[in-house]
Parts: sequence; structure tokens; C-alpha cells
Amino acid sequence: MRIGELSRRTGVNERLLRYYEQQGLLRPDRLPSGYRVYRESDVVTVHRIRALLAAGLSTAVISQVLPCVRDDGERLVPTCQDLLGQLRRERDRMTTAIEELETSRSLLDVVITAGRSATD
DNA sequence: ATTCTAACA
DNA sequence: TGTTAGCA
Repeated sequence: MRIGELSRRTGVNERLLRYYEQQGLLRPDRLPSGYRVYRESDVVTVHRIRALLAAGLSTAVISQVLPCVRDDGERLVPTCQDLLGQLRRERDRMTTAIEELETSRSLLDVVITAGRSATD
């Protein structure tokens, strides 16, 4: 199928589908015309990409994760050696980001509180 | 009619 | 990301 059909079947617009390819998430074949040709499995792949993106992973990480997951019907199961370690590192990165945001929020609360007592 | 690349009020 | 231009 070409990009138009994949777009319709996944709900992801063509612009984004081309972007995913640039990020190494999709590798469609090309017709002599230059048109991208996607395989049936790409419909599933696009949905996986959406799921992984929603999980907060970067496209760089996803490009490594995609070829290393098996679909047991409902969940994505890691199949490669180092993948699990990589995912744990990503989780740690998220934890750090959350902690930094919490710090920023506390700092902001101080400002907000000061502003309230000054203007009220 | 569709897709492609490149680029920008 | 949208959108448009100019092709094939």
C-alpha cells in the first residue's frame, strides 16, 4: 500500500508518516516513481510507534526497540538481550525528569505564594 | 488523482 | 506541523 492508504488506516497523517521514516522508524520500499510502498505489517508498526511515543520514549529509542519486540496478542514483549536494560535506563531518565519538575514546581509555588500575599 | 521533496508570513 | 509550490 502507499502512504495515502496507510495514513487512512492508521489515522496518522502523511506528513508524520514521512517523518517517522526520517527517524528510522519505518523503512518502506520505493517504486521506480519514488512512491513509498508499505507492507501490511506497517499498519501494526505504526500503532506500536504511537504506543511507544505515548509511553514517553524518544524516536531514537523506539527505532531500537521496534525490531526487538514480539507481540503476544496484547502486549509488546522485549526479545533482545540489551533491550531490557535500555528500557530500565529510559525509566530512570523519566524518574529524574519527574523529580526535576517537582523541584521546579516547588520553586514556582514559592513565587506564587509571595505574589498572593503581595497583591491580596 | 496521488505522491514526492523542499521550503516558508 | 501545516501548507504550498512544482514535478513525475
